[in-house]
Amino acid sequence: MATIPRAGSAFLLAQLGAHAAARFAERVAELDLTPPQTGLLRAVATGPGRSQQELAGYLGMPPSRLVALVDGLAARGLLERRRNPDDRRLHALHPTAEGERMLGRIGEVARAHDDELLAGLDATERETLRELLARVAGQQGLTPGVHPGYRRV
Amino acid sequence: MATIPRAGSAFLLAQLGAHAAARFAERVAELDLTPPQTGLLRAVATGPGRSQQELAGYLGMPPSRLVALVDGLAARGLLERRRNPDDRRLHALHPTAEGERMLGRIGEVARAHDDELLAGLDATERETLRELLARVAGQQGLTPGVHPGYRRV
DNA sequence: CTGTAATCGTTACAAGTGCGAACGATTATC
DNA sequence: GATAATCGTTCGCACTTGTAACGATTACAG
Repeated sequence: MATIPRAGSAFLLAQLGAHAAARFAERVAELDLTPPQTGLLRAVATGPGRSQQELAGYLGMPPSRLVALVDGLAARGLLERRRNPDDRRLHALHPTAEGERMLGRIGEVARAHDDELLAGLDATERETLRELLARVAGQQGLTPGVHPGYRRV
Repeated sequence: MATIPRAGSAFLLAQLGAHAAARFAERVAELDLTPPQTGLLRAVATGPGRSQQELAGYLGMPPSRLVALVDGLAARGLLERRRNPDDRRLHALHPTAEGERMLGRIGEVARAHDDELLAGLDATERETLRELLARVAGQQGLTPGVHPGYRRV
């Protein structure tokens, strides 16, 4: 029988990442949101006024996909399309007051999610893990706050 | 403007996990394999002789999905269905010699993948990260070697 | 022993989803 | 002032996946 190598750190990362994403999806589902929606809302609040194409490129998804996301959030009054008077082709996206309140609740959910996920580590270990992960993410060229999986729900 | 909280460790994990999974998928694509196929091949080699239903439950996917995976690997001679003489309903799955050679190459790919992903850390830091990740995975009840995302390609 | 219920693997079907290409509206270019 | 380019949107297509039925085989009940 061939040797079965023990799982490497990359596999552990992929495994834990999928687990964390699934649990987070469950949590935000109670706010009637999907993870891509939370990512978009957050991106809009981080840099208000950007056009949909800018955001699509930033989030790494096709513009046609973004339309449906914006439709859903706009219909719920969490963000709004403002027609740019200088260039009336563009729709500048802005969060509403309701959207910012929702973002606050998302933040609470994210904190609770973090706590649950890292329940097995003490404060020092959590900080160590966080610092190592941030270093790896930076070295791999990942954009902070942008989840590659936003391309697929 | 509302406060935009910095991304927590859970988000970093999800982000890095998706990145690692995507890069791994690219790498094994050069062996004409998908990640679920490598997971199945590995599971078969780890515990040969198991039935398809056992494996489906173990990997967390519906049996109908496993059929297509087994078909693909069996057609390429990487594993084989052996009819159990005691219970001829069951198909015991076994890796072929070719399958075990392939598993060796997958191991090499996985090692290279690990090295690339952790290029920003030295040996000590890698070991620390690995130990922390393993602790979290264990505490979260994840089955070693089983990727939750196997359910979706 | 016999007929019924349960199990295994497989297949067929249906639903959902995301991407790429065309489209109308608007603007830049020459 | 005419043409090309850009933005947001929509449409159609292809793909994938889970549920439910199906045949084959086995366990069980009477």
